[in-house]
Amino acid sequence: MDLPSKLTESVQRGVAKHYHVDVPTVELQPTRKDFEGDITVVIFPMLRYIKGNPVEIGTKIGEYLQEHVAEIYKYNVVKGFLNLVVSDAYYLHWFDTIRTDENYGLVPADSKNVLMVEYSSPNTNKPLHLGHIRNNLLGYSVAEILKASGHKVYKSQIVNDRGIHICKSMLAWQKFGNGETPESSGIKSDHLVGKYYVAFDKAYKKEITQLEAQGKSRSTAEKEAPILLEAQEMLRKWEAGDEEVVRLWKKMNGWVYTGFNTTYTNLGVDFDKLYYESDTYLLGKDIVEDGLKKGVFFRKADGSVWIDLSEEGLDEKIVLRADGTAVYMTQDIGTAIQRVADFPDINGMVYTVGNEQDYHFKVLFLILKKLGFHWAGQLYHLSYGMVDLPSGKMKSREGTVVDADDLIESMSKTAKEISIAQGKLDGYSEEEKQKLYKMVGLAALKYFILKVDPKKRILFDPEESVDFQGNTGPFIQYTYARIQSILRKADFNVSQVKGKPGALHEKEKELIKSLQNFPETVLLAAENYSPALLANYIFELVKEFNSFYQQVTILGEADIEKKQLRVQLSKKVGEVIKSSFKILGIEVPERM
RNA sequence: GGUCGCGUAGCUCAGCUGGAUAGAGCAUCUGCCUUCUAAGCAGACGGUCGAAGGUUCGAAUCCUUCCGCGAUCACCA
Repeated sequence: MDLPSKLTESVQRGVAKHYHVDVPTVELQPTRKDFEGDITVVIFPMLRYIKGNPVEIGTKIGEYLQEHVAEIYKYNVVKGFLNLVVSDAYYLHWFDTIRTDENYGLVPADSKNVLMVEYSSPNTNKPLHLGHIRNNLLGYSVAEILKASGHKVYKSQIVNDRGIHICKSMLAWQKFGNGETPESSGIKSDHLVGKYYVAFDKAYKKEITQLEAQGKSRSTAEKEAPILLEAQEMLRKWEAGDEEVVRLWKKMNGWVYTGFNTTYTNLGVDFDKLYYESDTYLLGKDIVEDGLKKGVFFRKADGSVWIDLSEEGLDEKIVLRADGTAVYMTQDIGTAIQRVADFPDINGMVYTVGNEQDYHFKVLFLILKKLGFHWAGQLYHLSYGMVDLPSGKMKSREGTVVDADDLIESMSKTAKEISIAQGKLDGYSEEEKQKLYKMVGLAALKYFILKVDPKKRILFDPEESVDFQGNTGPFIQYTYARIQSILRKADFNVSQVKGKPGALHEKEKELIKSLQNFPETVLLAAENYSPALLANYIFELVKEFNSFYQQVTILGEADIEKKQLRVQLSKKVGEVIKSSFKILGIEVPERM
């Protein structure tokens, strides 16, 4: 039995003995740093069952625990708080049990617990920007967190490869491109397509201005601009399967995919299954028919099909147009079903999509539930806040974006500058150095984004570079590298020994306590779909380690048992850093 | 206007199912490299937890109202 359960039982027994009443629950919490003790029993809630002075009650229980629980050898009572000092032997024993467990804190995958995590899902008319980076990092790490907490996970994305937006880039390329290709221009292929998306917008705006000068109203001008009409015509041709349009579409999408793949590789994200909207945009219509029969949907006089969600406090929502064509919702219903058809073992899905679609997913999940799918109970919209710039929202078509590739590049550059100034890489080849700069730069970027609660929006100021000190990715990597340095120098086989010194150093005890929190943090992060919880945990652990490192000699310790324990503690901290960072999608270096 | 989210130190953020004097990092200022990597450590400075009520022995945390910011309320995706 673990110590908290044991304490709970013992407290209940102690109370029963002294006061002849049963307390249903016992509140335990870690003792605050400014008080002596490791675990605290909060007495206040017991006052409902026991009449009396909390200090007296605490003292009675404290005495009882000291006498009956071997692990407790001291206590003190402050107001209604009973602080218990736990013996070193307990902590040492506990550490010994997890010491060689390479999968400490990670739950083995359960084949009955299968989720699909969708993330990324970009449009194919422009390169990825900082907002996409947040989506990718969140989706990837939540998928990894779910794996670490015992789920089997499929990562997927649905590529938005059709629609008016891609036609805009295509049309502009056709009109203004003069046959420009990634090869001829030397521009990264997805950026080239993005260039024409911007070009379209520019031409469109110009036409609007001209029409307005001719006396048309703004909204009319926006609807009647010739270039927009042309783009709409192109979309119609695409849907009709026009050969020339389809060929152009394939060519330009191909460019985008090539570019995206480079960015994905740089970011270190991957997918098990890709869906393309050009394949899925007609899905879902048959389900609507089905839903009509079941009475989930109803048909209006004009023939369009709706669902009434007013009982749920929402509006009526259209699921099929009067002309029988699909809307976004139809498609999402169909795609969800398609996924389960493709992967029959999944029993839930996570959608990583920005919070501007909160309403859409609320409705989608309700519909799927009403349609009665068994997997509809485990649907989660991993909603996250936008990444804004000091100047406001990022807009690709206006060119006011922080480009993903540029940002990754500039992070590596900063890492390089700092690393050269530090000058600790003697003996590293140029290739190893480049790899390290990228690793550190990416860590700074990824941690910067992941440490923030997904719900909150992020304000990113390109002028103020991302930090490399303090609560940052590089700081944690640095600690890892330090630990590896110690392990390289340890002149004995760490995995073979176990330390049993008489008294634990305060810092050693604190480290062990921090290590104990790892498994529950992984589970908590999974429950909350929040990489931020894990990021903040690892920061706490690393701070604790650095304090230990600075105050306690490790390799210089004369007492061999103490030295061995300290090396092992360091090793375990290193392993937990590595596991956590792997889950967050961040690599760790041997040196830096 | 309805709905949802957010509001904690100058800045960026933690604070789990209510618990002790609200915590970190950055910035500013002090110390610490002849000893395991100073991208570090130790310390100082900095707060009416948006406001007001309420519930409670106890509220940053729960409830209500209000204020501010954002999103959404498309036969766009």
